[in-house]
Amino acid sequence: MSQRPLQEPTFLILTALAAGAQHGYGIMTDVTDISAGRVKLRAGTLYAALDRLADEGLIEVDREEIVDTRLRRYYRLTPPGAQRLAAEVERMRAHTTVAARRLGLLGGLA
Amino acid sequence: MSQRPLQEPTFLILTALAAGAQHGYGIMTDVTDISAGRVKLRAGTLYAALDRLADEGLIEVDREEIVDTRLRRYYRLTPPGAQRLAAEVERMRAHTTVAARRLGLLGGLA
DNA sequence: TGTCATACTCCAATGGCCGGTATATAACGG
DNA sequence: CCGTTATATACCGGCCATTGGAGTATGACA
Repeated sequence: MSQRPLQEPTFLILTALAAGAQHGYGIMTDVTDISAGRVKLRAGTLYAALDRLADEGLIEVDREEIVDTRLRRYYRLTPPGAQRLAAEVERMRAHTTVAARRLGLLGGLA
Repeated sequence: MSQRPLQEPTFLILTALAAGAQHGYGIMTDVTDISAGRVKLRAGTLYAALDRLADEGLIEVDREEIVDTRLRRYYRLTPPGAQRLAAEVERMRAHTTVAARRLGLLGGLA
């Protein structure tokens, strides 16, 4: 039970999959959207993370398709993966709440 | 302007200093509190991060005291450090909002 | 014809964090 | 009286996720 914090790219990959099964390249573009263009995943980061997350059982292969001779491997979030992401959201909410309060930022509700 | 995401220990160190100047060991215990015991900073992580953050200009030495022959070096957040932390809070809020929505967690307001 | 979009693979280098050791004093418990 | 915990900082090897590329391949667009 590592339970060490997820880094941003990993967090966003899980978030992308929380909307339903997607293939690698789709995740890449979705992450760009989610983060309003702030985060652009490198191919190396993405596919390495996908392998790692699958090894950890947080995601799994949903299906594979061949489109124009090009492989599309779809991944989906597993129940443990969804739990892990939810736990991470909680952790981040707690931390941002403290930080915002200390910085005098009171725009927390809305 | 690197502007790559802060990792959790770094984020919490800045958050600790957002409450006012503190010395290394104080930050360590404060971080344990902030995170409700979930995160315990290693000495290696803490002091290395302090040096790094000072190099980046996000924090600076506030003052030094000698208490019982023991050195206490107090650090404080610089204006750029506060801005950086605020930006990080914004980024995390945006990400957690999307993730929570996709997970069907609606406990965002309160 | 060239470049962008699609789609996955692999690799060297970077750098923050982990885990531990070292140093030193004071206080508390058994 | 001795061991452990608390206070307080410094240093270091190693790990591993991310970075930042290059490589392979096809179709579309200008």
